[in-house]
Amino acid sequence: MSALAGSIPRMMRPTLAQNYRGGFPLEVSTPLGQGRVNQLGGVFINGRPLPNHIRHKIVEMAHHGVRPCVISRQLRVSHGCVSKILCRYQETGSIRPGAIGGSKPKQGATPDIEKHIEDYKRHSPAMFSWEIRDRLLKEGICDRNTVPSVSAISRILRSKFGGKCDEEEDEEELEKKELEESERRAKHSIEGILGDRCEY
DNA sequence: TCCGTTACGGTTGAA
DNA sequence: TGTTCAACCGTAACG
Repeated sequence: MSALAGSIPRMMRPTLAQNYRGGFPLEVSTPLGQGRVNQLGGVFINGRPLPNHIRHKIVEMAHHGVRPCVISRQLRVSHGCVSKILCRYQETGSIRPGAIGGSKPKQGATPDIEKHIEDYKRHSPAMFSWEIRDRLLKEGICDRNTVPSVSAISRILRSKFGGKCDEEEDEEELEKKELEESERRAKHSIEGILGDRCEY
């Protein structure tokens, strides 16, 4: 296998899934059914960040002068990952993973356009998003490429005019919800799975 | 043996 | 409501 890997360009190599001995690493039964075991015997969820306590441990050990290869072996995290986390920590001073998901804010709703949308809505509160969009085009404020989508316009309107009052929730309430959600997720996440495994 | 880098499959969430 | 797509994840392997 290693001979194969060494003899062909990386791009020509079999996919990772095929590359792993016997397919993807051992699967571990978890509430989500997503846990996998890496070559070091560590459990991870493909595509998801390592739990915070592991990340913290990595940084802490590095602080104490422990070498990355030792950290990797002790925590059963690939050395590439250890290296990545330490690099990020050096650059940003944070052990937290980056924001996963989402897409780039679409170009178009510049502050100027937003101001026009606001104006239209203020003058004609009954105006629909698609009407606003039409008007932006008609008045030459935007062209076909730069005009915001109908949903973008309604989002802008929601943020500017607050939408329905009964839908408004105060921040405390939102925070509480967020906390509950994260707790709920933690129970089903790798963190929960590893919680008692990683006594290190 | 160590470690930086990279291709890869996977997850996530805003648009 | 469902789909798309870009950003991120950790892994294994290369050099």
